[in-house]
Amino acid sequence: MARRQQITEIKRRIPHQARARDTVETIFEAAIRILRREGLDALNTNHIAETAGISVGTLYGYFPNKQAILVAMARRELEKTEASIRAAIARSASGTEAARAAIRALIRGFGGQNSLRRDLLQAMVVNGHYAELARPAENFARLMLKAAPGQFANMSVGLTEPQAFVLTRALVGVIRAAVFENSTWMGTDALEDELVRLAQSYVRSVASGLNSIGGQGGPRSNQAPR
Amino acid sequence: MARRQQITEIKRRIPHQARARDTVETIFEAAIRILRREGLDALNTNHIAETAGISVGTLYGYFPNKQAILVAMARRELEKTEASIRAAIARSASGTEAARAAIRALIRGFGGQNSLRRDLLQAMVVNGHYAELARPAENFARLMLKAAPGQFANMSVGLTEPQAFVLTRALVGVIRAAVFENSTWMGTDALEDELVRLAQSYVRSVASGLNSIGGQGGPRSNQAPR
Amino acid sequence: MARRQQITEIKRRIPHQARARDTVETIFEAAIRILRREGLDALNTNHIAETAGISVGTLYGYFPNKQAILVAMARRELEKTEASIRAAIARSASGTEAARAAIRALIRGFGGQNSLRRDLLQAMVVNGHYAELARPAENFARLMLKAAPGQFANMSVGLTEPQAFVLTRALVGVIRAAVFENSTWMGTDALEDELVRLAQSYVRSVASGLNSIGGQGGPRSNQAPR
Amino acid sequence: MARRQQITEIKRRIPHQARARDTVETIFEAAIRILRREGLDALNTNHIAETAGISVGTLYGYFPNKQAILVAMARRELEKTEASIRAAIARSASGTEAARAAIRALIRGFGGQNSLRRDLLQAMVVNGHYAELARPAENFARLMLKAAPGQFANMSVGLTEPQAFVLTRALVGVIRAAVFENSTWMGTDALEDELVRLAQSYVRSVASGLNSIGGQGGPRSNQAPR
DNA sequence: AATGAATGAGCATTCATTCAT
DNA sequence: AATGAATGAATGCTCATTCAT
Repeated sequence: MARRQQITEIKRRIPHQARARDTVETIFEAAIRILRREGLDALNTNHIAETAGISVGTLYGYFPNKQAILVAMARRELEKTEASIRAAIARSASGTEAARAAIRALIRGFGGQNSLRRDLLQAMVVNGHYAELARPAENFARLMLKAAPGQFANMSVGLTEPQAFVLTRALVGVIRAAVFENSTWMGTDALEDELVRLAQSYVRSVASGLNSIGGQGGPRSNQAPR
Repeated sequence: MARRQQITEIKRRIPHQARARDTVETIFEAAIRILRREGLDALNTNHIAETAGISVGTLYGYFPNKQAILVAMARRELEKTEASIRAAIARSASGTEAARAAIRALIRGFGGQNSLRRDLLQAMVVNGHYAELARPAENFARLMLKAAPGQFANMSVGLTEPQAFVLTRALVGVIRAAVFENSTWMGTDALEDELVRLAQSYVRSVASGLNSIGGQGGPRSNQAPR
Repeated sequence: MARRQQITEIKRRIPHQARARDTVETIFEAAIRILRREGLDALNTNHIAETAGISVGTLYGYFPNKQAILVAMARRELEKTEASIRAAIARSASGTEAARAAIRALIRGFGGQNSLRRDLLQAMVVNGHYAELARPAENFARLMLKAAPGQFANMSVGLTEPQAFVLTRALVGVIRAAVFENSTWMGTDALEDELVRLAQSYVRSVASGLNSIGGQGGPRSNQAPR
Repeated sequence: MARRQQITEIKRRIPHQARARDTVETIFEAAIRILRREGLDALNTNHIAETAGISVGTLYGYFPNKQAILVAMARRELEKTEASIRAAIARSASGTEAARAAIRALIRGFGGQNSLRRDLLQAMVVNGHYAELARPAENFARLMLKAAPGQFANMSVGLTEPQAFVLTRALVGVIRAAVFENSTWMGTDALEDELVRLAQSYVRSVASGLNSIGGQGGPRSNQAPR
């Protein structure tokens, strides 16, 4: 029975050898195939093993439990997205161009439209790895601000922690929503444009020091960070 | 694993309203109690019925299946949030004040810190009702822009559809992230400030017609909305 | 829960009045409709009541339990079959003609091809009323032999008990098989012909007193009737 | 009520034959024991597994569902009956002797008196395998006519298809009736005699070409075989 | 490393029946 | 006579995981 919040970290049989990597790859492919053809409900370890042409026992030699497979797959996708963002930024001449390129990579990484990406994201959430989902965007923020100071929005300073949090989660949140809602805007220029606007206007606002906008607007709540 | 995408809509037994509301309420209370004390994994229909002091059969008289209970609860929370946003805005003198108040209500509505809110949100997502999660924020956007033109960011025009999508999902996305990541910033002034900044800077950007910021920055992709 | 071999006999609320007969009829119609449109698995008391436009409570005013409904329906069909056999025989001039007419009525009564008849027969069997299924055929045998002595196969004597048993069950057995196996021969002249042959050759054999055919053929078993 | 028409065919786990046959046998024995001691209503998969000393999971490794167990058991019985008929015929000197021997085997195969046989037969019917019930009798007919031409009723030709259908279903029908009605005649010489008579008189009638008996008897219906 | 048979706790859901109104 | 909300026992089946081979 699926106990939530499983330990999905313990790697068994570290895949040093070529053979082992093959096996892991085979498992991933089997899982993807099932996910695509039959959906998340049909995904069970016996089915994966069978489809992969190995035995369940072998499967458990590489992953401690079912969730770990999903999480590993999701992470692999996330890494790919990160890499493509890094590449996109490196390829860009100006900061603005980089921002657009990175956002495009982010969108593409989060899944076009297929339900596979959604299932993988879901797996991360269900297993308590929500925070990792923002990592590609964090990378983006870091790169934008540190690797290219002065270029992007003429900033010489970085964002504070909560600001980085807000910016990255906003971007990822919009894209996630587009994926999960199967939004019409997914993959359009308009979405891309608006995400660039969101990022740039926010960063500009931070840079211009307008943090007192809402100053007199109303009483602020008083809770301190826990 | 929860059977995905169940029909969670069909209400059974729509009896003499008074008694029915009581029973539904009792069921909700029982579910909340279990969720809080024992967690999502302990939530099964028999347990709910037992805790509620009714029989499973009765429970199934009011809900077609287990998921429907969670979805109904989530929706109730969402409605509460919407109402409190509406109230907050109505109570505010200036547009800026209203923005801050609404965002605060949004944050509070999405759950402070307890895992109950997370489970409820999760239920919506798992059951394919992701889009509804943005409804409170949409309400917020609509109210901000239509009910108070000229006040908020000196705007006299509304947002385009994709702009509204981006703004609302950005706000909800950040808050969701804070909830799911159990973020330190959840409930702080800083988060509130930055969300206000995010909303205002974005709206200002739209209002000032700077939609060509990234225009020459890089080649735009060419997909049209599906 | 369906306890097998239920008491399907206790009639509640004896339908004296026109109103009551209407209600029973409505119940039957509802059950038939469900059986035809949705199959045996969809047939439950709540569904019947709903379809009939009455409440379950009312339904239980007329039948002691679910099975009783099916049994009552089956019996009604059986009675119809008996009546049509009686009519067919009465209508016939010669014994041979009567035999054929009766067999045809028997076939028609047992259900052409539709699954409704099968479900009804099944209900009788499951509820332990198997013996009643032969009643129309018994009637046929009785009528053939007693009402028309000398005519049918020139017989002046009747069949012994076991002979009647064999003849009637043979006829019903063949027809039942044709219904349940969804046989191609169901409803054909060929089947009719062969059933007539079966009945007549058997009766002739009895009449000619050839009961020692297999006499020396092999050792007979020695069990006495229990 | 048993889910009708389940897929009772898919065999799971087809393991090293030796062990598997043991397990299957154990399951059968457990089921038989329950059927005998507690009746059909007490027969549930958990109970079978428990009685068999295995886990439910194991049971489901060998059978796709509950019904499949009953069906498999019924088939085994049917096969036994077929075999014993074949043996009985082979053992016989004359055709007449063979007929009697085969009929006796048929009777014995269909169950003497115990309710176990009835439950098994019932399972076949409920699961839509009614046609198989006639197989032993078909075998009988085939053997009688082909293996011993000239001997049995001096026939050199076989029966037509509908004739074989009628003969076999008549025999099985009578026996089935005796079983289900718990008839006094079950297992008696009288029943045996009459069944032999039924078979022989029918075959003789066919052989003598009297297919026009009912010719002028009445109008024949006109439906062609579907 | 691999196998795969065995495990068994766990749970959603149904539906015949009752009985207070 | 009719209602219909409430009951709750009962059960088939899944599937992650183990471990002897």
